[in-house]
Amino acid sequence: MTLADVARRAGVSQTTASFVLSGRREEMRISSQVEARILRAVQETGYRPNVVSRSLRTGSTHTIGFVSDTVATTPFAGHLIWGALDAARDHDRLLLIAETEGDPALETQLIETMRDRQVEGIVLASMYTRWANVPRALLGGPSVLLNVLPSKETLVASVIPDEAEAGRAAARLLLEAGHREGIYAVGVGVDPVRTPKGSVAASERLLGIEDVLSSAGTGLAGGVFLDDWQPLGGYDATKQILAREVPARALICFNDRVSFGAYQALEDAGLKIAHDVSVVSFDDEPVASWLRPGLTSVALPHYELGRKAIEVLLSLDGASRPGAVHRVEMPVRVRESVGRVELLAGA
Amino acid sequence: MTLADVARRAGVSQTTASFVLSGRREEMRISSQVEARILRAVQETGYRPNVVSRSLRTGSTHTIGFVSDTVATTPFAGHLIWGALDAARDHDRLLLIAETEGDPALETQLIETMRDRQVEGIVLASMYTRWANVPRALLGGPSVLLNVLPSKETLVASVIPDEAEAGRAAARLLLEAGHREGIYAVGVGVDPVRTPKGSVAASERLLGIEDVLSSAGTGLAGGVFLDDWQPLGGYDATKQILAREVPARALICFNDRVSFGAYQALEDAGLKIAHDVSVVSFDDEPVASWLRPGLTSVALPHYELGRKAIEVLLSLDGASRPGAVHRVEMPVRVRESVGRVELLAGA
DNA sequence: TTGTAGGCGTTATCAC
DNA sequence: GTGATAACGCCTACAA
Repeated sequence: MTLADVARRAGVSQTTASFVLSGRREEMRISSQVEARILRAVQETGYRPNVVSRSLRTGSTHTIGFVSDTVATTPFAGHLIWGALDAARDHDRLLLIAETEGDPALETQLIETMRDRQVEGIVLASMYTRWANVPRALLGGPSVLLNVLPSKETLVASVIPDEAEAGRAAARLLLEAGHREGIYAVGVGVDPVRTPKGSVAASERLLGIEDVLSSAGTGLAGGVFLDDWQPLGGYDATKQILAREVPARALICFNDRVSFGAYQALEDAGLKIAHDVSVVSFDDEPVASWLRPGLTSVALPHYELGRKAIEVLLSLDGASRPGAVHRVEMPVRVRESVGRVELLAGA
Repeated sequence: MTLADVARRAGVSQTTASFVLSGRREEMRISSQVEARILRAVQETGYRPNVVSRSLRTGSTHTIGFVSDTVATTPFAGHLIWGALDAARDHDRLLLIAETEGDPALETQLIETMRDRQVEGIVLASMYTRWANVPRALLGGPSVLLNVLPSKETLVASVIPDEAEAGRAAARLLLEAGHREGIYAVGVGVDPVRTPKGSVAASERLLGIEDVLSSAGTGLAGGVFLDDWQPLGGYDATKQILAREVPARALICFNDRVSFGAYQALEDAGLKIAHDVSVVSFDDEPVASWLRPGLTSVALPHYELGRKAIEVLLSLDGASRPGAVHRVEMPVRVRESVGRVELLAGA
């Protein structure tokens, strides 16, 4: 069933049918009788336009490529896709998705495959915020980095969470509750600083934290480096911190999984969270709300990041500066894991 | 940069260039000198084929549509996409993805949009296994239901987890540990049976459980219906169960979040998991391994489900019966939450 | 062994 | 107001 069939059935030329179907009847001054005939033919035949053909002709596929390292491995990273999908739909686009599984050769190949399919642009996404070189293949057309910070100067725009500000927010939360002493970092080392390799979150969060604490005339009492931010590591690290000289009064856990382990260690030690020790965290995975007391966490705005990436991509011709880094705010989710110091046991 | 440009540059006809680039040189007996000239022209110009045009000509887009209700809301449902993506790549296909957000009108519209784009087939996915009517729009071409069980007889194939067998596996786990009495269901009501609306998991798991238990001459001591399988509900339900006449010796929690709440309630009651009360669960989300003791859970094989859907779709012309329901095994992940009865306190 | 030409289904220019 | 006709870039039957 093609447009030609419809035109024939309506007894008009293909051109006329095309104009009517693209809503340019008035403009082309086509009679409403003719329009009606055409619309009826469409109804009767169930005609649907062939978008491939249209794309060939118009040169626009209304499709955006979304290439990520691993969509699924990180649980809520799927929200990145969600946001991108929603924003794409708002602009009447569909997303072509592929995964590189961290393989640079595959990455290049997929980017090229997508360009071959004439996508309007490509979002190259990482599931956790990291530094990376911009693959050459990406330069072949419009593109945006999502959750990736270019290691070198580049013309490609990027969208990342504002990790430094998140660190500041976390530190402020503690200061406002009266914390000054015994604040420990769980996940990154302090003095000397040691962070998981390539992790923007680790270093920028730490920067933000130290910024605020030092402005307030205090600082971290210490920190434990963890290669991998999982519950077991958080558990061990917390145990270790509890054995330090300066008693722990507050823990800044670098993600919610680490916090999960920290909760276990604190409970094992007979310490009451928010009462004996405050905990603030990052990411705001669902588990943060499952814990008791509820874990106060600075959220990764996955959905918003995904949206933003599409929006930046689609307005690349317009306002936004070429190599701009767009930082998306990380909202604080206050729950019950931070206690006021004057109420804390032993204050 | 088109094939015509390449041919011109190599001093051959477009046909010759086309044959060489599609690897049919031998077949067409084209001289290697000519081949070399063409390949060099490709190199020099950086020519890449326009896949839109190729698709128009060949009628095949090598693209599969993946339409889901909500990709991202459920955390590990992203693995569905992952599996689908991998299987698609194995067959040299790309996925065009969209979300309906549960809106039937949008669903129809998206399915049609995908067909307009000449996708080879459509996977209609739900993020949790449920019954649903097959939308009419889906019948317009090849399609597979993923995590959706058609309410009525249909020609559309479906891929779902084998929930009944999972229920049997969970019950067997308890029987093998010597459990007979005080086995409670957390998440569904028993006598009268009451399950969350539309949830295949709830009813089929329960069926499997009761099948195995009754074959062993025993049965569930009771169950608490929960509308929504979240930790808080699991907590309350477990509290309630602990107050029942028949003492709880084993809990079958209908997902890991419910188990999470159950753990909290058991701990509150001073009961030791695996020692005083066994717990088995379903889904195997990451939290199952974070809990202490580790939670034994029957896993939802998201990745495999996604793969299977694509495989069924791509071989739809071949073996598989039209309306077939493909059930994917749910593997048991044994951890430490089930204790042997002879070792249980008070046995 | 290589080249010519037609067509996939649209859109869009230009006559009538 | 409407209708031929030519592209878009590629594939392929057929001719040479």
